[in-house]
Amino acid sequence: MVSRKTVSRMSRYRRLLQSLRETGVESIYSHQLARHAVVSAAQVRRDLMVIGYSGSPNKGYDVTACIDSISHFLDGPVRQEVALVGAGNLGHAVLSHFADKSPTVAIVAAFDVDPALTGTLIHGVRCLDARLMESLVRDLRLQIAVLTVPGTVAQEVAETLVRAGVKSIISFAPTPLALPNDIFVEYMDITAALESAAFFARLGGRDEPPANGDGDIEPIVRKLESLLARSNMKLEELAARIGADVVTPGKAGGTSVARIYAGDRVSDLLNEASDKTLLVSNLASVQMLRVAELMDVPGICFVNGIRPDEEMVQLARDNDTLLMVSPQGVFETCGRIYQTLDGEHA
Amino acid sequence: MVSRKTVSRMSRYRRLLQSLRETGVESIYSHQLARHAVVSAAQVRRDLMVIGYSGSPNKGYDVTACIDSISHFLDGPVRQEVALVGAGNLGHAVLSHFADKSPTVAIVAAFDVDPALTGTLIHGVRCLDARLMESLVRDLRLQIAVLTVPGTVAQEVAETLVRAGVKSIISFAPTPLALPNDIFVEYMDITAALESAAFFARLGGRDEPPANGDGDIEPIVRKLESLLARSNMKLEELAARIGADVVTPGKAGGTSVARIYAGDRVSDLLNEASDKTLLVSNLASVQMLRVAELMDVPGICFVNGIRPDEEMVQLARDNDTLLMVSPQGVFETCGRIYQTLDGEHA
DNA sequence: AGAGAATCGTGACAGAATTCACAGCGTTCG
DNA sequence: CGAACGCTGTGAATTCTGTCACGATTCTCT
Repeated sequence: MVSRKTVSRMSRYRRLLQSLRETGVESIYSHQLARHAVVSAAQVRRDLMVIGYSGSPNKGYDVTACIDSISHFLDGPVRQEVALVGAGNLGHAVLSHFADKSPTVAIVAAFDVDPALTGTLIHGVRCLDARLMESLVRDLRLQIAVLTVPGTVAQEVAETLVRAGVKSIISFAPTPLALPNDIFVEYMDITAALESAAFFARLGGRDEPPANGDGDIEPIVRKLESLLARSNMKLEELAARIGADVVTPGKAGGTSVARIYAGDRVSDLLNEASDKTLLVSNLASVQMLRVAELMDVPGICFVNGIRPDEEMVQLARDNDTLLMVSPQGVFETCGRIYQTLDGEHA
Repeated sequence: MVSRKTVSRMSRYRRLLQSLRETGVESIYSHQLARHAVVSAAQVRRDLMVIGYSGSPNKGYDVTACIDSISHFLDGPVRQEVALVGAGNLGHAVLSHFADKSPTVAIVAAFDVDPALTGTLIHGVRCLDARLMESLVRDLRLQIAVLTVPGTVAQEVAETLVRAGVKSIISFAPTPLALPNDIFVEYMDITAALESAAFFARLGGRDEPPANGDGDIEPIVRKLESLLARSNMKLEELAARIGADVVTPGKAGGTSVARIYAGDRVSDLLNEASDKTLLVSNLASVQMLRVAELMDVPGICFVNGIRPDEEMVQLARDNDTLLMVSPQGVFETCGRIYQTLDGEHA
């Protein structure tokens, strides 16, 4: 019996060979194909042995003939048709992934419960009401299904599919499926993949990124949604009111903001900042400034009287970012700004 | 050293345990957890042994304590942040998949070359210009990346990421990545999964779907895009012109169509047919009729003088589908219809 | 023509992953 | 109280997967 992994590698070889053929390669040695596929040469030879394809000792494998052999092995005599269940985000992505590809295996129908989707064409595939699924899958003799439904219904849907004659399921749901043993199930568990990746990222060497940059500080975040910031006060004026020094002037004609964001996590900044946000932060680092610049943040307020160094000042000046330094901490600075705006507003 | 598979199962166990806890389960035996996870009981015990968690022989494993143990093992001391590269269909899907999930590992930035995407928020994650990727990944100390870019650029992007300090990559690209050995790569190869599924579907028992329906015939498709079909001719009149018998009358008041589709593949019908399409087919089967009904096809023309059986006639009548039988084959029938319309139009 | 070089095919092997099987231990019940 | 039961933890056996090494084959070069 040929193993699941072998089959999967076969699919990979074929794709590599096809793309190689397009670049004009006519024959290839096992070690070359191995390098492309990132496996060992012995592995390649053994795999090709399984499907009974033989190369010649001097020319290696004939690319076209080998593709044909793999195809003969992998593909059935007729096109195999696939149902996709769950036309949400993932479903769409999978459909687009297979649009116009592979004539030998094709997704021919999608199913979803959402009435807004049923009847529409998604990347060339008709989306139908999920209630029709069982009878249609049966009628169309579909033996393969892609499951892109929420985990909560995955089991139930899978059972229905099996009842309708499906033999293989590819599940993107995070739930394991309890199904008869003769049903082939391939899990694409994105969550597990990500968590594994996280685990091994941590393991694989504690070393710093290769050069560049200086470190984040502790992840203390104090976010203040300044809902009152409809005031027209200029940052220059605000600085004066809270007793902060303006280090670089920012845009000519004054700078005003609609929100204030206080925090030290560079990554949060990506989500929170905008061109209308004043950033208040403990972290006076170049990276902070770079990200701020990236997000078109018009003004930044450092706290605790920490003066930015020359490099940062230069950077801020170049970008017309207003830079101020408050003598107090984040909390007090925020508090005073809040009060100021509140008074202004009332 | 703990293996990749074990880690991935751990992630699975944790999710199962979490959902079990929500339903009020406080302790669980290895064989129960095994059944949920679709692995063997011994496997569960051995895996839990790896992380050093011990249950009690009579109560089994304490669900909460076990979750904590797994978390202690899997999660790092700080939240791990992830970059996503390629905010196309798949990228969107992955982002939505992880939106608001898992506080211990989070996608904090997305990158794409498309200027229409950069600057936008996608499922709560900021999408940025891919040119900023290297420096931002470096500055943010991201060690994990999800690759949802086309296969053609996957290698290049991966190399850049590694240069920026990334340690783990999850790749959805169909291309194997050649990277240093200490980089963890997890492939989510959808194409390979589908082709494997197709292979094993074919293998797993040649048996028919459990009851119901009768088979498709050979996949001969002749598609005729009747671009001229702007004629107002009613199907009844058309039938008369081409010498076809009308078996069931269809909607009261006559039936007209804008397109003609000829073919025998039920699955193609799903994509091609509409409520303005006349279907011409060799295949006089109940399933054909069912699908036609599903797509609101107003009229069907069988060929070669094959009369539909009583069941089909009844079905067509019930659905107000016009059913006609042409004495000739698909080719001739199509030809004559074409000619008729052409003449009509000229 | 014959030696040499390179590669394929494959039996034998090594290592990983999984399952088996049983000792050890608490619980329950007579 | 003691035997019987059922579960865990783990050494041993088994199965699966991939690698090694070497004979066989074909071409090239002298």
